[in-house]
Amino acid sequence: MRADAQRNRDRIVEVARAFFRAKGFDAVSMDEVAKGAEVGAGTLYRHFPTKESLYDAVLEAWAEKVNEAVDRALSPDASAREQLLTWLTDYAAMLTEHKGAAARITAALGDPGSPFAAKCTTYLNANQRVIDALDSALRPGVEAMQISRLVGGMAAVADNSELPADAVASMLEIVADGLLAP
Amino acid sequence: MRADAQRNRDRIVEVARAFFRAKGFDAVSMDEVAKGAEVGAGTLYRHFPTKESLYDAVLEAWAEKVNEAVDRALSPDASAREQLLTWLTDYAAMLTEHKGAAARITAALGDPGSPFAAKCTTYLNANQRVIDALDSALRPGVEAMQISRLVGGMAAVADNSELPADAVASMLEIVADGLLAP
DNA sequence: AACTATACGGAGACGCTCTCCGTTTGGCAA
DNA sequence: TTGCCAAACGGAGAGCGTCTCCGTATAGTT
Repeated sequence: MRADAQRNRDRIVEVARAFFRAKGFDAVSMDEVAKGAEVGAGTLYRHFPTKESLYDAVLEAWAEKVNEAVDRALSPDASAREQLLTWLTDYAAMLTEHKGAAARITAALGDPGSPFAAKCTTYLNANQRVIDALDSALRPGVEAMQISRLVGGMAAVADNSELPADAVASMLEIVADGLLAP
Repeated sequence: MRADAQRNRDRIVEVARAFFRAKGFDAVSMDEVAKGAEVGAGTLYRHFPTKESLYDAVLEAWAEKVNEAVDRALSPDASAREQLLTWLTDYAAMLTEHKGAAARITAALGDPGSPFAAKCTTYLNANQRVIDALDSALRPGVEAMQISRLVGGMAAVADNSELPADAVASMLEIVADGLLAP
């Protein structure tokens, strides 16, 4: 890639990240990202053929944080319930970090053709690690996809309604208790 | 209201209901509703100043079915778990009846200014009735708003990803067990 | 039959995503 | 250094969406 192209690409992602974080996916227009990054619309669209592909690039960095969060949650000192709840809380918090991300990623969970497919795999694997670690403490037959959808759904609701952390926490407790063995 | 206006209004709602049910909120344009109802765009927008207000009118009829569903679920012959699960399943099914409705109604739950505010009240009251009836069987401190958000979130996920009924059922079981007293 | 409040239709304003194509430029080879 | 051209650029505008404005038509009353 030519040096000027690389510079423009980096600036676009940087500007877009700030806008998306502040206003959410829908409220940011591609024009304003182009203006903010001081490039033409054509340049923006050559780097990112759709708005969703730009969003995907913006989310790239923090998708890597998922596995760290799993490591942190799975501390053997805590009870299974505490470990699960820590993970669900962190997971939901990460999904709501960017407005609109939770709903989009959760909707893409079953669709390999989505621009977010790589992110979905990361999330599913993380939930599978949690299931493997807590195993016998969980209700039989729980799947990574179920946890991803349950928490993704909660995160989407929290995001849409701008719920305070304690409202989210109380719903995640209900989900966690449902996930634990009877 | 003048007779011709009433006729047009009725025809608009009827046409819009068919379109929304078939294609979902986003995929239906106001222009095609106007064409379908054989009125001009101006007429459509005088009756329904925004697309959301039209959707609200379309949902009017089946919002009334909620209370019937509560009556049906609260049969004293069944266990608390069965009653709760029946209600959650019916509730989720009603929310997914129109594509896009679950996410919209759930997002409006805390917002009195939303065009869907009346529907939200109906839903919250229904969940309150269930809480009152099952009371001691439920985990202490459960609120109607929490159930509405939990099930609304699940219904939105199911709607977005077009999940089969059994995938929804298994998630609702997890939620139901979390809602029951430990 | 005449009158007027009410309702109608559709052109078009405005904003959005995305495309097309003439112009410019970075990086390399002579 | 100079010349070349593939690569990258910019921005006008196509196409589609919601919603508005205003001149025209008509229902219902007198």
